Amino acid sequence: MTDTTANNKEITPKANFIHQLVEKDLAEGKNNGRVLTRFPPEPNGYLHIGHAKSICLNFGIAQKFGGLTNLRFDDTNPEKEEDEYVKSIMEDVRWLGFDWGDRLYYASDFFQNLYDFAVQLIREGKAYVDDQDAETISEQKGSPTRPGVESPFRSRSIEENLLLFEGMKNGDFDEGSKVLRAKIDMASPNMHMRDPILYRIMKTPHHRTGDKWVIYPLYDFAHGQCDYWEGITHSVCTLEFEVHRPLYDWFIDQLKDSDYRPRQIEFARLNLTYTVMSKRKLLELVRDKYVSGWDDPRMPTISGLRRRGYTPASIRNFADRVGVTKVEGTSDVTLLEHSVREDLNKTALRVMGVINPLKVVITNYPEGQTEEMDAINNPEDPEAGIRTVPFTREIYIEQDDFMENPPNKFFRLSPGREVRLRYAYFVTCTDVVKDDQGNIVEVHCTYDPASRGGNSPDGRKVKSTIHWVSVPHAIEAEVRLYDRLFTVEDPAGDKERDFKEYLNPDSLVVMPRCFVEPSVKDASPLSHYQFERLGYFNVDPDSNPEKMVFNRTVLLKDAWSKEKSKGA
RNA sequence: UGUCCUGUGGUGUAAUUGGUAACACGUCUGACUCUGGAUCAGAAGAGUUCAGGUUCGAGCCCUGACAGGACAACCA
Repeated sequence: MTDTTANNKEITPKANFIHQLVEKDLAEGKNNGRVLTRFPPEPNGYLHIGHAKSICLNFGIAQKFGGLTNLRFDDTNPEKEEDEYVKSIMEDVRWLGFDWGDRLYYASDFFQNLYDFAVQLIREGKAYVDDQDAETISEQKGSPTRPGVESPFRSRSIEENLLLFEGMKNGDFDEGSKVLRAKIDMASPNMHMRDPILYRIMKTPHHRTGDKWVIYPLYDFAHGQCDYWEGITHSVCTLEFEVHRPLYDWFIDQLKDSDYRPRQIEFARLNLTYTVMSKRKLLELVRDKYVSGWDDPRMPTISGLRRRGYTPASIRNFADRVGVTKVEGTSDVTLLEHSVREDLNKTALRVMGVINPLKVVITNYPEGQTEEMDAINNPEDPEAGIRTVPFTREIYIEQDDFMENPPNKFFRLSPGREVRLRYAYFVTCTDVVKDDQGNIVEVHCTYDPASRGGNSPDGRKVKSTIHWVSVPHAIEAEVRLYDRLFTVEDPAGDKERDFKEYLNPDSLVVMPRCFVEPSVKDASPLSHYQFERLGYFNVDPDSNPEKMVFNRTVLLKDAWSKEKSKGA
């Protein structure tokens, strides 16, 4: 994996309420000063920016308090989980800059332990096999405001339960015909305590255990115990699991043989404007081809952001900036965008590229002559050095940088106006060439030979500097202009309408004929550039020597476009 | 008519645990500039959901409202 980001310096995460709780535990001498967190994804999809927040949080806590972090795959549902996802998740966590060392776990590593624990619960009269179907069980569960009723199978004998559960394990029963349930309290105000299902029969091969098991534990029966067996001290998860905590505590109460127990702490998941974050919706976008894949640069997935040109540091900084609380809110994408700009501004090489080419002929410049102009690679980083850019009589400039009838505050090229060609010469527009339809096809200028390098010895000023690419030296490239995937801040917020109705039709605009200066010729995939005055771009993996492809990561802040929209 | 959680500038967070609301993003000025970028300087913007109470003093504590969210998969 290639990443050219130099800015990988450690950031000290901003203290948040979880840090404070950990600090307090440490001060009280809990867990003998040990801190072990974990990142527990289900391998049923690609990781997104919300997971990045969790990853940074969990690894960040461990780093801050001298602890470690486990990577654990919660793979208790073989119908949804795939190895492809396991691979992508590991790749993404590493790319973000975190390392779980040899602490790689799977919930499926604990299938036997879980089974044994279930048998223990049966022996203690705390679990039973229920023969009812899903619908019946669901009805009997009641509702948040109505207590449930007990299953007629609730009082089976321990012996019978043991026998039946073993039968379930041995594949003697059909899928859906039996489940194992905990015997807790059908009248509990907490729905999760109403005899939750522990095991279901599923004759689906598992990505790791194959067909060894035909019964699988449910997440609720697996997660807390895995934490326990791994020795997790602080089990950080999102808010929706808050109501599950009493159940997890109940399981650990049945299991523990010391004072140790993992402490679960919940925080608010990340929401971002102009995108969706649920795996189900992201999967839908991928499956129904609204995007090119999980790593489509418009996706909020980590792989999508990577392909878009985001850097690990920018995502880590973003995660730190949004903070960690229990308040459910929505963060502004502009904060994410600010984080990449901030990082790329310091690290990306500057280069000139023209996206909407307009040909300019410098009529008093010698035909056939080429000059090599010195250009600074990164004004923010002197170490990046300089390069030369070829200059000739015919160049491309940006269509937006020329207006025949400019409004008041337009500083760029227009008839009679002089501007600077960056690192080259002052030029003055003398003529506009149009086709039969009246479209501008070419602009003629004259240059001031004394202004070589970009300054005139007489000290006269120009209002603007524009970028350019020499026609004979230009590398033709495809540039993919990405914008927000959705047109509204909260596409999933409207219950009446499908979120896909808010898809932004202009989220991808492909510019097939752009021109870039020759220095980028051998750029490797994913390397970052700033196209001066336009934005940050990176080389797409689709790029090849015959046809380079760039993705626009994010625009530069643009005072002119703001000025324009004011007038509108 | 339940249980649990949460309410601080536009957004995201902070407030040394009771001491007179801070930071970042965004917005708006201005300076500087061979990127209308970056940088620098400055400004506006909340009196902390509301109402009571305790206190010399409350965003922090208490009471009660109100608002938002989570919970009724053999999903995680």
